[in-house]
Amino acid sequence: MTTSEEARTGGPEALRLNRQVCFAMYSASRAATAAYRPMLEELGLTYPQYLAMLVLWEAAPRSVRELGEELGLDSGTLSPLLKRLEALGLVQRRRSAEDERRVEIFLTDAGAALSAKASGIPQRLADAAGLTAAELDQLRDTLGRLTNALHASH
Amino acid sequence: MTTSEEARTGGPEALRLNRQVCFAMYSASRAATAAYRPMLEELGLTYPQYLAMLVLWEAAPRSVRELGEELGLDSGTLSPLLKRLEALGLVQRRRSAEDERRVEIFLTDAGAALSAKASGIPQRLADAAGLTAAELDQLRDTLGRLTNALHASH
DNA sequence: TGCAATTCAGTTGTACACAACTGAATTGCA
DNA sequence: TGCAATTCAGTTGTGTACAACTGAATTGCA
Repeated sequence: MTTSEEARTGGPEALRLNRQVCFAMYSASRAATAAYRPMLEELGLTYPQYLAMLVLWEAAPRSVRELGEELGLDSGTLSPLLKRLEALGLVQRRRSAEDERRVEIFLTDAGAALSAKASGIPQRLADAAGLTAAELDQLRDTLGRLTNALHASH
Repeated sequence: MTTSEEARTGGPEALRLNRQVCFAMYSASRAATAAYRPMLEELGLTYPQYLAMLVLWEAAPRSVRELGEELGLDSGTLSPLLKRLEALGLVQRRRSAEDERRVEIFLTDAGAALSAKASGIPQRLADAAGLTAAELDQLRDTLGRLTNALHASH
């Protein structure tokens, strides 16, 4: 998207790549994933796998559905991702006894222990970001409101 | 990442998903792509294909390398994407005569004409974003500085 | 000038994303 | 209570991303 101001002009200006906020988000998101990559390589994780582990470090076990709600990902993405985390020995997948539709994701000892190795990563990313704490707080807030509005829009 | 402030605490707080600015970017970027999807479906394009067309609408022909520099994508992503745009009849790929390593991407008449159908999309997205023009401008600026800093960090 | 280094587009392999679908389990209502 | 609707995880197919690599073309320097 462009800003309201610029899009309102209606002309070809609105289609200029460098005016598009969405492209800025798309680029920033990929740049962040790239910045994480060498750090996460030390843990043997990809960025989406790291996000799933973050959720499990907060509380485990969690069902695939709960994980999907936290991350905004569906089973088409999570099922193979969790299978890879299981192959790495970080989680265990187990059918729920009370509701056999559900699959609970448990942390293994190795999975739980990995959080210690991950604890320094947020600070290293914040350092690499080159923004003040206030700017990062505001950015997170603005992005959160934007995400909510975009989800509500369709 | 979390904000510098929060990461500095060092404790498990730093690993909380809802504190992570990078997760907010990752979510917002996917939400934006999802909001574009129904609009781009009318054009028969995916979001990355739309980005490539935006660049070509600004100036064509462009080499694969130039496109890659504008979009921050490598040939591994662009080669198949451009082949699909060619299959849709929107672009033509042609070996450069002066430098046979280069492949120039030309707009076809249909590709050039498509920009008219795309002209309303930025405004529709801006409306869906629910942010003021000033907030969108600031967001774009902050994301741009963040992207530059992250690229410089490794 | 010759040839090693570089540039360029493409291919291969892995891992997301996500729409559309499947089949099993559970719910909830007539 | 029975059964249609829903929930849930998984699979399939398409399209990115990106690392690592290939081979052809071009550059630049000894």
